[in-house]
Amino acid sequence: MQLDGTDRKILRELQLDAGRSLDEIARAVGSSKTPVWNRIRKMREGGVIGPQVVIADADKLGFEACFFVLVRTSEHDADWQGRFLHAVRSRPEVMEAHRLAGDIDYILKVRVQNARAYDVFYQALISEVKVHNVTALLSMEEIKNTTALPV
Amino acid sequence: MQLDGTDRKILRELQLDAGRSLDEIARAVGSSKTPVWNRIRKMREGGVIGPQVVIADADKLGFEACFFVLVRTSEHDADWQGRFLHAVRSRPEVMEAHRLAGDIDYILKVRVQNARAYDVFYQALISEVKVHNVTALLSMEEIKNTTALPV
DNA sequence: CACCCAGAGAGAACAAAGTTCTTTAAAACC
DNA sequence: GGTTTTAAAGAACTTTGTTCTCTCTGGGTG
Repeated sequence: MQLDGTDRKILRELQLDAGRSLDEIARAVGSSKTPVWNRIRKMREGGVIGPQVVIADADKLGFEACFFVLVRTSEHDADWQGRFLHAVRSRPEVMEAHRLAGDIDYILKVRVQNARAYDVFYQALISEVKVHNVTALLSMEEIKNTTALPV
Repeated sequence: MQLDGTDRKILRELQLDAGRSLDEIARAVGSSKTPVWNRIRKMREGGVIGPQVVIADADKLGFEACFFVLVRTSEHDADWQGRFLHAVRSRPEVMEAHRLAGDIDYILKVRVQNARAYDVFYQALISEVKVHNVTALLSMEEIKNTTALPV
């Protein structure tokens, strides 16, 4: 699906704050309700616009520790990979997981209450799937965190 | 601010899909409009609930490359740090940035159209701030990516 | 032990959205 | 140059968000 300048403007607004009324967004992009609504509907149907969510405050909820976990494995068969995927997807403290190119096989972003909670997660993970080498990078400060793509 | 079980249920629902009506959410958590609305308002005021946004589809928008960038620096003075922060915050392709404990100083998550666009970003970054060592981890597959905290 | 008061939930009433429809204008294509 | 298609604007309609009032429950007090 092809987007024009107005679509991009709308998308930018919705990525920043989707809580406003159609009228406000229409004014922000220099249009009126109906065309904006139709464009949003089309972007929804086209899958360009995904879910609409609220962002909760991690600190206020007591998730004060954030780790980036670099995982190396010696086993690259489909069975192992399947079990690793399942483990990662079923654990709610794993916010993000990527399979990588290069000597590090996976990176995880894990949000937990504290270092102890990370260790509980780590022990559970390595007992569920065998990994060759794990390095945890502890975040001291979240400098930036956005869900908005630069459209 | 203290949350009870109902607050957590509401928060879970809103983290999954904030696009539904109050009636639907009230039904999902086993309550009615008014109390749900009051609880949401309180969580907003308390900062537990942050912005409400739409999640755009990176692939559909042509952001097909995702890098995790590990940065080491030899300069740790306030001036350098300030310039690095500014560089990172002002670049829209940087989705996430953390200051780390340990021998790696920073990790960035960068979303770009392709490898060439990453190189443009990389060149611009190292010309703006001096860094000692940079390692880029290329994501082959996004296994998981959620904004929902396990409340 | 009865009474009163504070807090929270349910449902009705009201205001403000979202959604659809119709008309109009503009642009693209014969 | 006329015709068809596309999109925008504004009005009409429907759904939802927001407020209000009433009721119930639980806790403290005379």
